[in-house]
Amino acid sequence: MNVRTWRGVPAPERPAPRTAPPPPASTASFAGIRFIMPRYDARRIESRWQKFWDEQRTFETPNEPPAGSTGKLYVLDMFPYPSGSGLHVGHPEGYTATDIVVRYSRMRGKHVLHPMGWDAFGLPAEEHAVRTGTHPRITTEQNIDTFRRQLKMLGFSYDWTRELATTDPDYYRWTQWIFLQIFDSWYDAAHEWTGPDGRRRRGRARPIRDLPIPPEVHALGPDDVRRFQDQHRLAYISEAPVNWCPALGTVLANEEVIDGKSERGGHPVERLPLRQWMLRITAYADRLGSELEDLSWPESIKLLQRNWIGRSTGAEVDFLVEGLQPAAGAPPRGFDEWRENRSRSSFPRHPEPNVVRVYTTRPDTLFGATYMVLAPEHPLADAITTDAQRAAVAAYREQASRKSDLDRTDLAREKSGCFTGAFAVNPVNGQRIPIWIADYVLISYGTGAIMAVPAHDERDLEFARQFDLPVIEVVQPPQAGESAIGFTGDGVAIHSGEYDGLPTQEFKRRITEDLHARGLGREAVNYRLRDWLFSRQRYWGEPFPIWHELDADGKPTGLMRADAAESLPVLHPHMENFRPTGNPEPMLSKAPDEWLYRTAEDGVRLKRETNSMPQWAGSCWYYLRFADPQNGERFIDPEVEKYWLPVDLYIGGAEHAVLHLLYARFWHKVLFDRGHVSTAEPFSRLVNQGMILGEAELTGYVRAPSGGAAPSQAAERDTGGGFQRDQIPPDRWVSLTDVVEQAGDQLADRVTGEPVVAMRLAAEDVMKQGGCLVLKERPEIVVDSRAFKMSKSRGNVINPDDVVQAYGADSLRLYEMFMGPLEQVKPWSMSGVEGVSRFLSRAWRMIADERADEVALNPAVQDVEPTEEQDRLLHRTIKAVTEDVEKLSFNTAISRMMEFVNGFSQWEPRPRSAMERFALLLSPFAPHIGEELWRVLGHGTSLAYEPWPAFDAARIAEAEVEIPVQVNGKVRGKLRAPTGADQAAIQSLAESDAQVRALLDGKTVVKVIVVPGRMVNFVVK
RNA sequence: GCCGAAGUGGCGGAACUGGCAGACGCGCUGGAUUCAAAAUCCAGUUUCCCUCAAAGGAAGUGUGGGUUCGAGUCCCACCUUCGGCACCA
Repeated sequence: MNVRTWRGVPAPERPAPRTAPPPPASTASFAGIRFIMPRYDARRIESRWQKFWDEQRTFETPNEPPAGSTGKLYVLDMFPYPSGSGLHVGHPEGYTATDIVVRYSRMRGKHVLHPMGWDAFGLPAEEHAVRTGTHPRITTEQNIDTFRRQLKMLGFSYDWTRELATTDPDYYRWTQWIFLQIFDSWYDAAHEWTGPDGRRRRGRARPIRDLPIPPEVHALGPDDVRRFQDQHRLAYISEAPVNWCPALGTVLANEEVIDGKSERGGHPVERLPLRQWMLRITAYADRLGSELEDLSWPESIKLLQRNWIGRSTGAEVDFLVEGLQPAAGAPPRGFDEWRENRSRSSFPRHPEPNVVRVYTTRPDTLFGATYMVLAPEHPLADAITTDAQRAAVAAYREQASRKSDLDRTDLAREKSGCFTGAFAVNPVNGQRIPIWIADYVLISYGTGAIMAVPAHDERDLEFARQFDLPVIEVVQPPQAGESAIGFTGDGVAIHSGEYDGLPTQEFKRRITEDLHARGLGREAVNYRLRDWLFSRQRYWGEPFPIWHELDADGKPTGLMRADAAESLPVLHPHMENFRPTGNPEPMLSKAPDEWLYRTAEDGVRLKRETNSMPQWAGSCWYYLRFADPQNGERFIDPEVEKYWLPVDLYIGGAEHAVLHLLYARFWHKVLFDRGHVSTAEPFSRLVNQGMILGEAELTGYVRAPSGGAAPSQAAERDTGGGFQRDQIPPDRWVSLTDVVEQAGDQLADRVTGEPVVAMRLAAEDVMKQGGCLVLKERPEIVVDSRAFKMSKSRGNVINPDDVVQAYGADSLRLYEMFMGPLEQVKPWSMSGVEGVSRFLSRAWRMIADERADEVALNPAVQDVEPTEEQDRLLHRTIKAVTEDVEKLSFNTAISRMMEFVNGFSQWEPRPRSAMERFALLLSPFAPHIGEELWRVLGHGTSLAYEPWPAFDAARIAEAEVEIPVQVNGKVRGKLRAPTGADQAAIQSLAESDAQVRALLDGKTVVKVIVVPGRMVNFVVK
């Protein structure tokens, strides 16, 4: 199936010409529109040029570099989820930034790849289907059409022939194919190899057929070999407690659960054991962390990822449990005997059944361990529990298993636990310590068991105090007088036998070595990162290309088969009803039997996997497909991949700092290990745009009407919790400084304790006084001014359609860039849009004749040589704009262009050459007016591939510069000096200046500091 | 609690490697143009003191210290806001 025809868009037939001349300026009609537009009329200009770019295929980019190319540049936007509400003003922020970069780069001769597509699988379309019965594909297509229209309306120079949607069967065919690559891989952590990037690495994904099969497994037969392989695949099935969200009807990844609620919708989430697909991202934890190093990403994002991966180093240590059998039927052995045994063997891969293995980052505190804790789910919990404690432990474990994550975190963190009755022996000193079970130890981290050192761990201390367990100090803090109890930093060892006096770091090294030598422990590394829960129970996601074998009774045998790569894609089954099953059973399990079952050639009955992939899957590799979107043979041609990848600049929201970027890097590394891509990292440079907030709102506070415990909800802001704005008795206002927040979001008056509600104010209600905004009618009342995240409930959402309708796309683009630095959070301001729109009008009038009946050149624009001053402004502007675009400092670039227009507008005549170069500078930012001005200046072709203007530093320099003269660091006067004057020259100039002499009169000059071209400072007494 | 980012006019923000704080834009004030309005153009706009005015002076980049001839920028401590993580041993 061809992706283009499937969506009803015919494939292009002829190669794209770069440019073609539009009708000459004298023609009275253009693109079929009457051409009377003396004033700057954004709407007419914009639709005309959009049509022109489309028809002329101006931005289509063949994979072959054009003659004279200065190199490839792949600039990518994070593709949007096409929601039903259309484009948000946040989208065009990053998209405009990349569009400026690519338009600029084309003018610098770069061969630019700049595509756009749709992250189109996802819940909302399916929820819509549940409500209306409309197939999610229909809804998705409609939403995509809206998004495409809106993006085209903004004049972005995407190569639309590369457009793709993750929901295209021709796309998810390869998503499924990549899944099969992951499924076909195991991670060989010991494998050392040199990649195509020339780097030596340890650890690699390898084909599952290369997995060594232990002889004892081999002996069990082929089915067991297959099960063994299945356990080692990078994509595997695991029965694990998962986050089941009944409201959404799906299981969610840990990352999608926030405070025990779903990230999307805020619905409660339950813990439930379920058979789920997992991706072994933890195998890559180390590389995902260390290979961040060379990337040009913001340090803060790298740190966020590193924290998410959460690498920690420490030691695993074995503790013998008293009175337990080392093996079935064997008699219990004593501590000394065990230790003796261990020192002869070595630290075993798996501990004996009577040994608890713990993970600790502080092996130096081993002498301070006063008890042990196992996670409630720990496999040894049953075996070690004494009969006396059995009932209590069972009850505790039962209760813990029912606790959701919400309960575990929200319950004011009160520690709970239960003694097992068992004791372990501390391997370093033979001390008996009790073993507890408590849910503050997680089964999913480390070994699921800890040694507790209450003196030097906050959680252990809290637990020890609650249950009256002993506390032994073993680390002396470096600062005298600091209490050792509760000290968690590095210090010097005490009460630690032969190790006393060792600094923490050295102690750690020594004891880890000693434990290792005696077979009692070893160095260990752990990660906070967990394997990626990769299945969902919804319809609108990629089906898995996997079959489960059934036995004669139709029951799954646990053995799996993958679909053949040639048979992909696995399409969705036809379904009428999209209502969730109401239980964790996947939607696809309701599919027709033809889809669900088949019989293999060897006669084995097969049932399809009915889970679907999560939305993250499609976005894990779309940047690869853009380079070769129509390839029917491979997911990407290797030569094309080598040419375009990696992405040189990737811009998107910071909300994807961890999930999307980590997942995509993981997939990329698997493909790299398996030889399908040539780079180890997909995105060499990353920039996060800052969120755009709503317009700043003024808020006053009012004591609620008596009896009315009004909630301070946003929705109440217009009514003030029962008051109309004009009816508020003056004495009910409360100053912002007196408003305090109480439990549960309630606001109250600090003085009286009465509840307080927020009340939206208008600009004319307030005035400025002493650095605060205050109420005009009662100036002692301080009010609040803040911008909030745009949201439907707050009613402060700005629709880009409306902005374009009123001011034009160029103004919207320019404003979004002018608001402030790209990475920064910033509030929207409609009058700011008006400001940049006025600038564009001034630029228009500077070049075009406003009084003429038809678009014509302003008579002031003439073929004259620029004056020295004009030349200076021109070249200074070119230099600044060029450098600012390189730095992505678009707001300052626009300021410079405003200065240019402010300068040139007052000059007549205006040299045509300067106006032309200005149009070129402006065009990446405001491409429609840029093209139009270029045409007015007499050019017949698009400026999209015109060379970027160059500047001449010599023309920027002035003959003289003004230099401030300071006395004791304060500016006291100015003098003019020749530009190149050296220190001595400037000093003598300053000293001979009458004004300066007057300042120095009667004082002793101690020192003179001269910074040539900058300033002079006389230090006097 | 831990980690990160940021605090500059009424507002968004600018200020290269320490060197004239407030570029540019918004808003506001006054003026021109107009029958009037919109649009446009011109001037002013950190605060305080002094002055009829001009000129001048002082303070000023979250707070308090420090380094320096000189600090928005560097160092130390703290406060506030935003973002992330949150029993990860």
